[in-house]
Amino acid sequence: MERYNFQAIEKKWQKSFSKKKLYREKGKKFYCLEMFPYPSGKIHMGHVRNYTIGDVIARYKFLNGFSVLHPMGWDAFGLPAENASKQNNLHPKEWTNQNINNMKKQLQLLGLAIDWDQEIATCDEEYYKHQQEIFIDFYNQGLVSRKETYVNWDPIEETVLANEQVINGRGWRSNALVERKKLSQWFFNITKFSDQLLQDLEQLNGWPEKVKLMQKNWIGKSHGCEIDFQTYEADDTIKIFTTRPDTIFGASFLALSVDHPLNKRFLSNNKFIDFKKECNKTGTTEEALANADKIGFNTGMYAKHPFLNKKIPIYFANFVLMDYGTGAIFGCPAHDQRDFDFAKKYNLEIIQVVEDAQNKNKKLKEAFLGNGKLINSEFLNGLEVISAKEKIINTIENKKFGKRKMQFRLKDWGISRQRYWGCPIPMLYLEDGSIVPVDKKDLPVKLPDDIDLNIKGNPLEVHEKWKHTIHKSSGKKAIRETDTLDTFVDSSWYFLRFCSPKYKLSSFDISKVNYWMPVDQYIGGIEHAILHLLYSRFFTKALKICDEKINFSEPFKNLFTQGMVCHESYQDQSGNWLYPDEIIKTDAKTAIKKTDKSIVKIFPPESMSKSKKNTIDPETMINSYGADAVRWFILSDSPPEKDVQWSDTGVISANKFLQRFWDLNCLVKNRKENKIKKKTDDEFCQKISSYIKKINSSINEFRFNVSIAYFYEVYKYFINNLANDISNKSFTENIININKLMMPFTPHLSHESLEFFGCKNFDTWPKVENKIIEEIDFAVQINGKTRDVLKIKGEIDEKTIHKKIMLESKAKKYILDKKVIRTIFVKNKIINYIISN
RNA sequence: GGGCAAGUGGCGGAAUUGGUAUACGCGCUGGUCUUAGAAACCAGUGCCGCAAGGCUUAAGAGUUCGAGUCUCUUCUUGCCCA
Repeated sequence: MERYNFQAIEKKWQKSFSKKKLYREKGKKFYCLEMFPYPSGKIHMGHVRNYTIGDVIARYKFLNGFSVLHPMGWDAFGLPAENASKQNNLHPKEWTNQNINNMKKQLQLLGLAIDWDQEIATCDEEYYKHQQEIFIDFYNQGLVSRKETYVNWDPIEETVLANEQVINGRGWRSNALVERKKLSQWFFNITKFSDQLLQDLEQLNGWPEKVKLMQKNWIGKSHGCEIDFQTYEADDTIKIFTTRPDTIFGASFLALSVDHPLNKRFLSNNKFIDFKKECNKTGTTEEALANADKIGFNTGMYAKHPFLNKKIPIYFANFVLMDYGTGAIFGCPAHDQRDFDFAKKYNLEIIQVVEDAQNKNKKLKEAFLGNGKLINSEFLNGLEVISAKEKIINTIENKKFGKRKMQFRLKDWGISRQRYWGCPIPMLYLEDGSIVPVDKKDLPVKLPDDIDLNIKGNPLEVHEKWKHTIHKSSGKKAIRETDTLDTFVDSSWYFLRFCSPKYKLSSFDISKVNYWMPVDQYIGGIEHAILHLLYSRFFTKALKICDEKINFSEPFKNLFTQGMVCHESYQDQSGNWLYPDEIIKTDAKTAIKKTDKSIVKIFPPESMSKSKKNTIDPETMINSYGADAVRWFILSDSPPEKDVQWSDTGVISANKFLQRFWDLNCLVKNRKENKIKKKTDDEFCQKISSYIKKINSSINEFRFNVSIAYFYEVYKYFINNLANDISNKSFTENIININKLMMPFTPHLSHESLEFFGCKNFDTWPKVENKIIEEIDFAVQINGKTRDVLKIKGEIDEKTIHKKIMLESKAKKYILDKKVIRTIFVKNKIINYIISN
């Protein structure tokens, strides 16, 4: 028997895989898409898992007759290219292209069924040209605006971050403490779609509930009310927004953003100017606002309470922002923690208006946010919070000093980045002060190659030659927008480009897009649950406004979020992280350093990351054990939606199993046929059929770890029956079928095996027999306890089963000379005798 | 603080609609082969017990002929939001 030479065999089949087209003339369409990678240089195990899952699905659907689109591309713009350039003195374009070439080679080593003729990269002029067109289309539809706002400023990356990119008050990439900075920025008006983005979540039945909930919370629809407060000193009206109008009788101050128009009275006041500066040290996220020290600036002015004859002091405060609501709130310290903190600090009144049933008449130690009956609130007294809200809003509307309003947490998407390596924003600042889009026929606005990345800030801003241009249709001198687009824009429509990746006339061929979209199965990490998926949904809806012919309004019909690949991490005595191949494990809980045999500290498995050096290089693994074994292992050890722990022994055993499976192929081919018993032969075929059925349904349900468990079982079953009275014909047919079932998991081995057996057509799937008569294990219970298991065949009624039990079962001793009160019989499953003692 | 998941051997995990708990893999133990090791193969492996048997799905209660699965309480862990 020849050893299975995976190196040679995998290489042999990969040539055809990299040209494999899974789409065909006939058959229902299936668009299978995995989130495209950032070309960082090398693939990591997370990619291996993501693309293996996608490949299993794509191949499975193809083999079942679907016409499958399974493309791959590169999310190629972004900051790391600029940083790498500074370090290696290599142009971002070259760095990116090198990385793409290397990673493409690595992905091909995995044996993915990807048609590389359809490859795209977002940094290609052909791609971003169309993106600039889309930008201009959005602009013409009023979906783009320019606003001067406070932004989250990352002082390390020297760029603006979207709210979503600020995590715990820090930049998502740089981890720098984010500052508040005022800048003129381009925005996509995603808030125009707030309601639609929220409502359409309901049609996404193929999405995990968890992701939908996260999006729902992110959009954050809240019901509230605007209320006008009159000031005493002047005729000013201050419009406030609140989601708790029911607490109006507990109002003890007004708090305004430092950018509220009322600030014009204080702009020459030095104390106010200092205060305003101080406020800018706080970030703009809700969390930053909640955690910041509450500070205020007393204006000395007062407002009239709309229902009471009461003067309410007016403050500027750091926890109120101009771009949320109206930039002004009324403070009700008893029922809002921020207001409570503020009132404590400035010694303001705390009036409880909602009763805390559990702590009646006790002094509040913190704001009470719960439900309860209204108190101290005149005509609202005695009402529950919800009905009090309704009543007060109606009253306010009747008296015409305010109105009901919906408020969304979602804000417009700031897309300007002060960066070189991104898609240029195609806008011009003309000499007469107007701002216009670049003429479409002048697209793309190409990135200049000759730039100096070693300066601080954005190199485009100091590139005089590139910056200065002429607006062709007016003939006027113009300065280009030097900001580039957030890279999340690039990934918000790539799935559309994949439908017609070479189309020149516009961003996509509408007939192709309408045929392939929506994506039937999208696969990626949970970390994109909000940002990327929300932006892509917005793009789809916005594009539909630009082009009515688009016949879908959601991009991703089914979404699957796979878990991460984890590994232990190791640290030496001086606290340095060590790569797994720098240590030797002495047993499960101890390890020593290879170089000096010193003891190594082991940390529990967590997501692989370069910083902790707990990474395993996929290419090394593929070279040592084969792509099929790596694919097999990464699918076998955990359900795909859960984290999987990388294990070297796991991949080794995968490799061994695949070797044994090849050996089985050889054993079957060289098997000597003895006598044949029809009964044995039939039983054998039926058993295999039942496995085929089980494997089929587990693949359908994305339970690939279970599929693999069945492959191990069916292997054992073949081995144990080699010497039995079964025909070679049955053996060969069945082993071919199992090889076909393995094709999505181990494409190289399966192709080689099918060729070995002289199969003509590789692209078919074994038929699943509906009626399988199999031996069933039938449980015999006494008082709910299983006392015996009988082998039965076909449907047997209660009487027959009972006879059988009394005849041959060891359970009969529990029934004899006992009174059976009741029996419960479930056909093909159990019989339960209830006996009295 | 709020919301959502989840908790099964030494480990990763199976268990259809409420119907044999611990499939399959790793690890471990013993054996065959070998000078030895590695590899390969065979056998065993939830816990207690010589055995018969009893116990066991985070803990406790409930519904049921029957609960890992359904309900309630508690604990723990993870994730998201604050």
